[in-house]
Amino acid sequence: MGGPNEPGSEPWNRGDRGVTQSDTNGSARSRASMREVADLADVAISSVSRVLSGHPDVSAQMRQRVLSAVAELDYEPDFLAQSLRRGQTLSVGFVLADISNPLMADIVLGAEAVLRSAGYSLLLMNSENDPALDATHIRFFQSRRVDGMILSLASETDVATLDMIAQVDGPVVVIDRELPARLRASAAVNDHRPGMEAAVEHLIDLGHRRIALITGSVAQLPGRERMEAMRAVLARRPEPVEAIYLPGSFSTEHGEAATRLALSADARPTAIIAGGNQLLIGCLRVLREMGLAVARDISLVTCDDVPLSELYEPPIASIARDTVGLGRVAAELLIGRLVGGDDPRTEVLPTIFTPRPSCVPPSAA
Amino acid sequence: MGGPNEPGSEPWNRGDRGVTQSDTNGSARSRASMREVADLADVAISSVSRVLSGHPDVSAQMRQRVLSAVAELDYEPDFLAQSLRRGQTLSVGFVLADISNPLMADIVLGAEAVLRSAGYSLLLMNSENDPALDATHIRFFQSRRVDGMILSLASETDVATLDMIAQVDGPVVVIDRELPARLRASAAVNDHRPGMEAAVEHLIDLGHRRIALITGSVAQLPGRERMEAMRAVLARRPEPVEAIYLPGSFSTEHGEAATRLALSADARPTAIIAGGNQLLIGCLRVLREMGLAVARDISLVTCDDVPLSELYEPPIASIARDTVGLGRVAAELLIGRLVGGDDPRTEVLPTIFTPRPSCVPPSAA
DNA sequence: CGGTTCACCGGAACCGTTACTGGAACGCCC
DNA sequence: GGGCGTTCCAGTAACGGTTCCGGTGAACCG
Repeated sequence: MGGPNEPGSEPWNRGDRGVTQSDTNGSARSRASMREVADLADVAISSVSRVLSGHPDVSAQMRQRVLSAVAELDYEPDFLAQSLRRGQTLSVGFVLADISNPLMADIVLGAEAVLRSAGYSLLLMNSENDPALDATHIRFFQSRRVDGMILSLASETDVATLDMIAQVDGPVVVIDRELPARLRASAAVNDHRPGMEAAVEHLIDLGHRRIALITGSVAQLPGRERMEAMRAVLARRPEPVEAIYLPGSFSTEHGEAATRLALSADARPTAIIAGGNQLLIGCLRVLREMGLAVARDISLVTCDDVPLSELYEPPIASIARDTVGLGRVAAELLIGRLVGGDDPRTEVLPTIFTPRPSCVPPSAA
Repeated sequence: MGGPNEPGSEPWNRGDRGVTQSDTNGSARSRASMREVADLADVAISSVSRVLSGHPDVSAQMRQRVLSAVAELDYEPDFLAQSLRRGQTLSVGFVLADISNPLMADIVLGAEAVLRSAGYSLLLMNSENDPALDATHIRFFQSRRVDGMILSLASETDVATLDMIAQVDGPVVVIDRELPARLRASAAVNDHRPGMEAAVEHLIDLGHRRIALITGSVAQLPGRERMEAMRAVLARRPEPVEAIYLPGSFSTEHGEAATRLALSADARPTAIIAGGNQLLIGCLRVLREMGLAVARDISLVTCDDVPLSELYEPPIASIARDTVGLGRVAAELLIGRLVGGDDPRTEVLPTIFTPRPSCVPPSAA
């Protein structure tokens, strides 16, 4: 798997020189190199380089000649050659589980903007929630010589992945994950506790005494912290509240399965907290299928605001965070280490609970 | 803008040797090159290359020695140097308007999977719906020597962008856009007409006689085709149907503004077709704000299925398409030209209309 | 007028690979 | 034993840049 393997493509049995680009294109004098610029301007190649990189040792006349040759040939430097020579690629690798998750997409959005304005570009790779792919991608980025990496790992505990990270020689930033300090990774994380605590308090205040928490993997920070936060609230509240913890994966399937499970119990929960937008989707599907209406029949809280939670009828209370900001902060942490020489650091962003009409007092006790 | 410009970073006034990577890391013998492998195995550097690239001119003994040296040094080839030498980077540039749009995200998802399994990786750049940025990014990818590009352009008519595309020397694939044939670009497009026609027919059949179409820019294929499709239906149907065309941009803001405009008219439309998920969001916001309920007060159709359209109460009829498939097809077109030497080609994918309870006969005539 | 400084420029050594060229060693055949 | 064909390997020139080093000419100074 992987690798373009059309037979007969090996250079040693392909005849001679591999055709660079079939001359379908009329103009096609492919591209000018520094050599040609130097020839045209009748100066040394090193002088061209100096002019273009803003080195002080150039006379006004020289600059003039070179620049006009550059303009005439429409020359632009080869990033590859520069990277090879300078030892930096001005690119960062981003490993994420699933770009089609709006959460991730927003993070990428924020990160890309920051990186771009700092002159870096983004190399993207999906790991489909598979820790093995995480490791593969990290290794791949490594051989691509990216200057740094941003990781949204499928698992915080996968040994192969951690080993791989340890071997990375550029700075690494993880998003919403917690890694052993020896790996010297920076982290942009959310503190999921305040939001979750507020949500649980709110539900208890409304009178709920049996609450289900559907969440993702406990091998990831958000899942763990959310469960901890709920436990913490239950521990300090005097009311006898029963909690139903339903960890699993961060997918619509788990959302459906967990909701079904929770609602099939003898004693149904009167409120559900869905720990993510994918889980929410699964949950809503099952509720509809069972003919249950949000608010009227069951209270609902979701994590990570999406259009659906705002526009649903009734609007769904949410524990939100600034996802674009999260990506931005991750990129800034990386840039800081890349150009500023910063040390690894963890930046914590808040989560806030927004009550909405999806949460009401339980109907029948 | 652009370019890491921290003062004092220029090598000619930075003292002497630029520190490659501060030796914070204990093991840090940075990385082995082919040279070192050759030395360790006591063979010529060219032999190492031959072994690693599977060239036939190697004895079993030689292969053995090289491979064990490779293993011992944990060597892996430098992609950069390979790219420079071979003249291909095994990477493709992807320019898109906005990754946070689930539509785009799905397209990227599909494309990335195909590219990855063909050995290519994805370079991503947001253009924020700005044609000027499109051109900039294309130029940038060009200097990065990507092997090909996939473009989801902000405008099909922007001159600078088109000029830039003409200069690209690798294959180009556009997504859901139409370009002049001289540019020799492949295209993965949807035929938006059947879906839109079915939707309009459905609304007319239900009795609607005043229908608003909120859509994106007419400088993009989808917007144009959708309007044309609606016109075509109105032309061939005997019923006197009034159409309100509201083209603009593909944003929540335009969704809001257009909806407000449509509903403030003396003669309100009895049905709205929102041409995209962002437009739908804006539309729903205004409807809620004005106290109008979907179906009961106004019928609604949206383009591009998202969780919101499925799970909204009532579920919203949609003109859908396989977005992941669209990305996949685009990537396949590119790969075909990259390794198969295919000619530019346009691949057309369908759109289908799914009626849902958001469409009902108009209440008051 | 000789020596020193300075601004500026050309030459060349890389960065890490690949692929071509040439040649050594060996076997085979007449 | 000489000619010839194989097999396998070393050497080397690229690829397109960057940067160090040294040198040239002019200006400056005593």
